[in-house]
Amino acid sequence: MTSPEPEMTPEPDSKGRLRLWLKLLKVTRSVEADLRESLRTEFASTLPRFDVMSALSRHAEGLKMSELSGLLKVSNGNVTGIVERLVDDGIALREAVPGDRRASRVRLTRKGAEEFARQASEHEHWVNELLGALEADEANAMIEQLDRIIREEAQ
Amino acid sequence: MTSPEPEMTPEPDSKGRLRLWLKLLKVTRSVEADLRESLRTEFASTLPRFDVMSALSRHAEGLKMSELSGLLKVSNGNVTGIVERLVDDGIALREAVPGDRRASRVRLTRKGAEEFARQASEHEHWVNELLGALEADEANAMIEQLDRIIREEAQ
DNA sequence: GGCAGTTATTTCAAGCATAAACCTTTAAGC
DNA sequence: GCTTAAAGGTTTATGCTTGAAATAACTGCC
Repeated sequence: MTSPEPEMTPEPDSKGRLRLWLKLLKVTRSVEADLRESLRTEFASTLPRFDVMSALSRHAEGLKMSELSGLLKVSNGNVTGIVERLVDDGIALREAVPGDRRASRVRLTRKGAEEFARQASEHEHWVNELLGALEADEANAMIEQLDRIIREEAQ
Repeated sequence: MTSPEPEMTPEPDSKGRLRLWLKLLKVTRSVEADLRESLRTEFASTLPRFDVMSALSRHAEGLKMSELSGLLKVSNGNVTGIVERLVDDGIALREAVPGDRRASRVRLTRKGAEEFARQASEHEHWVNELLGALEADEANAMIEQLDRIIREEAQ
């Protein structure tokens, strides 16, 4: 009474994984859109700026441009523009790296650190509400599965 | 011996949900980067183009610009540019909507439909490999949880 | 010391994305 | 008919993003 096995099924779960990917995309974009909107209306800022500030806030000693783009997994030229605007706004500053005149180190100004603290606190609330449908154990389980995807990708 | 309830813990799982969000972002961006790279090298195309073609392929009768931007959840003006380039490349075309001279209907050309079929097939393989760390039941479970997030968001 | 190769970063062109302003057409009241 | 409001789209200004090319500085080798 079991259904007959089809002869040729090279990737049995293919459709399910595709569906998962589309759903992942949908959720991520939706949450991102909400966060962007909140950052815009509450802080007149953007997600890329927040991401850069977040990375800088975890490295008080500063980061080189290439370290920054490596952490955020974005292109090198991309960071140039974002940091430029942050510097113009007094949020970040560039320091010379002694012994290497090519490089510069970027870090948050006092004002930038204070501003980020405010934004990060709100950001955490927003995320907590947006993902409120999941309980702590569900969230942790999902984190583990996502970690497996990341590890596999890195080979 | 039970631990006393803290007076003020408005959002106990806040940190876990924040971690989950950062992980979701990481996975999504990583997969997106791989897919973008593949689309670029194999088909000289981009993700936004693929998304538009995908939507159009599911609506052979064509879509109005506003329907398209609604489906993809992107801004109206955004779609204008992408469709413009697809039309220039002979992938899509615009038709007048009888009885409404404001609107136009976009659909894939024959060439566009064939091209999308090729790309979609490869795309499914890529996704299947990128998410290969998850089994079918895990994928399905995650889809359900993600659906809960989406539903909650819509209120 | 010179110079080949590497590393750090910026610049550039093209495309993507948003929000806001705008234009045209349609629909609704009166 | 005329006015007004809404709907469908495009345009514009600004910013994000990439990949490639350019620039500059450093490193090592002979």
